[in-house]
Amino acid sequence: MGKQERYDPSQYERPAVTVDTVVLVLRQGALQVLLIQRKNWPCEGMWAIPGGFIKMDESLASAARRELAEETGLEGPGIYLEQLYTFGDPGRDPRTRVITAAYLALVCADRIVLRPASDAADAAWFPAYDPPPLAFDHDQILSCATQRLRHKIEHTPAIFQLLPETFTLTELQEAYEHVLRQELDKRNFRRKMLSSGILAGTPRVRSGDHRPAKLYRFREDAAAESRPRRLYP
Amino acid sequence: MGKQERYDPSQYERPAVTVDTVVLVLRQGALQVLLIQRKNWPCEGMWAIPGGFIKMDESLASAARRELAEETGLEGPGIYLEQLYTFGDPGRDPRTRVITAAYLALVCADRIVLRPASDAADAAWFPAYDPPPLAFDHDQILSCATQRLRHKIEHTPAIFQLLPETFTLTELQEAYEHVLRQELDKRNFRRKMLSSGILAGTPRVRSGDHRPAKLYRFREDAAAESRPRRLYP
DNA sequence: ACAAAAGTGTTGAGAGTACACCCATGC
DNA sequence: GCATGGGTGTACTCTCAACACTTTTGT
Repeated sequence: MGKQERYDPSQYERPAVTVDTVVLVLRQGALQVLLIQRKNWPCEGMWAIPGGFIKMDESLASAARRELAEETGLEGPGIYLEQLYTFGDPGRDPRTRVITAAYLALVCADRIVLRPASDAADAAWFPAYDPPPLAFDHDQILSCATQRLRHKIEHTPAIFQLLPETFTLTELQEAYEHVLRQELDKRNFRRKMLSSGILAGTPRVRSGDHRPAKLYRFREDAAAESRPRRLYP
Repeated sequence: MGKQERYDPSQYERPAVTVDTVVLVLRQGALQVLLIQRKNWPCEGMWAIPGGFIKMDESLASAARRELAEETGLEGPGIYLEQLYTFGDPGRDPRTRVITAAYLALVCADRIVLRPASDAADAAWFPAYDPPPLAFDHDQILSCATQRLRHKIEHTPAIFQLLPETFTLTELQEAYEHVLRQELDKRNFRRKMLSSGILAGTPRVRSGDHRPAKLYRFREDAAAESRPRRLYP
């Protein structure tokens, strides 16, 4: 803020500021998004991204966590959160000028218990790549979130935010495939992942219906080793 | 915005919203940033990123362009602008709660005429990687901008926003070197750039003190050819 | 025994990196 | 003719992409 005139709060009409959080998880073999059903005008009955008005003494990220806890029961420091984009076109909300800072949250589906009917609002999961019609400009916000996630997992170890503590290589590969919507070669995938050094083996195996699979953990300490492969120059 | 309660505007105290724009150019063999000197409390006399309060009927990007024109004389559709990040910690401005949407502008130095003493504010260029002490949290905003620019030029043809219509390969290489703060190999650089297909030769040459250099243009149509080289998976 | 998922290697092509000299012009 | 920046090619290494069969378990 570098404006030079004397500051007079009454001189400016202030827009409302909200924080909306796109929560993405892997569930039922798909990337899914958490939505809540609106109970009031406008967009009554439509599904919307959870969020709400910011308070004067909290940061944007705190507001995102508070609203998430209030509206969906999701809470705790284990929830990965990052700022996504700020949407502020006049007219995006018919009630008043609303500027919303959108956040992206990545969670492992295993850790989630949706508080039933919290806030008297229904919260439910939907396919992130095939959502129902959304309120306001929330379809734009969701697209922005899935696009960010795709870019992120290609350049950072963000995929592990969507997985449990331990996982098999097949689960890891399927996680990438569901987010990228693209099949990957099993042998190339395993070789690249194992040689990258970001995985640590565990003594445990997952016994299922068939041959048991070795379990791996994400090595947080090895994440910094990532040397970028750039397109230019 | 998905809050479920009835909306009552008076129920919420609203923060002030500003838009600040980090303008970066290549000048004098360095990446430079446009700053204005504050004339009022707080941070009187310090240098700051240009910006100001948003109006109720303009989009965030429009506000960025308007403030830039008002404060520095920079205007026109030729100015590349993108949203950077939104800073909203309580206390970042001692006067009141201010949430600022920061934008990044990339301009070619050749096209710039700073309106002298516009708005009674001094505007001047400073090295982006060695700025003077900045007002508020503007050092954070500037770091965010230079970091975004570095990432951007490695994965997109953003560098051309900082260059004139035509340029020599040496000028292009120096542009990369000044932003990345890293020397590049001349032969490898030229081979990669020419084989990427994003450059078109022109019949013109730049005659200087010595052997004339061939001039190139950026092929906007070829920008989409970029296939990403990803780190994962 | 069979069904189902886990696990495993090689080869060819393309891209990245390192590196040193001749060329065209202005003075 | 010399100083200055413009322009050029090769060899090695590494990573990527394509591709099919054997192994281990549960039933």
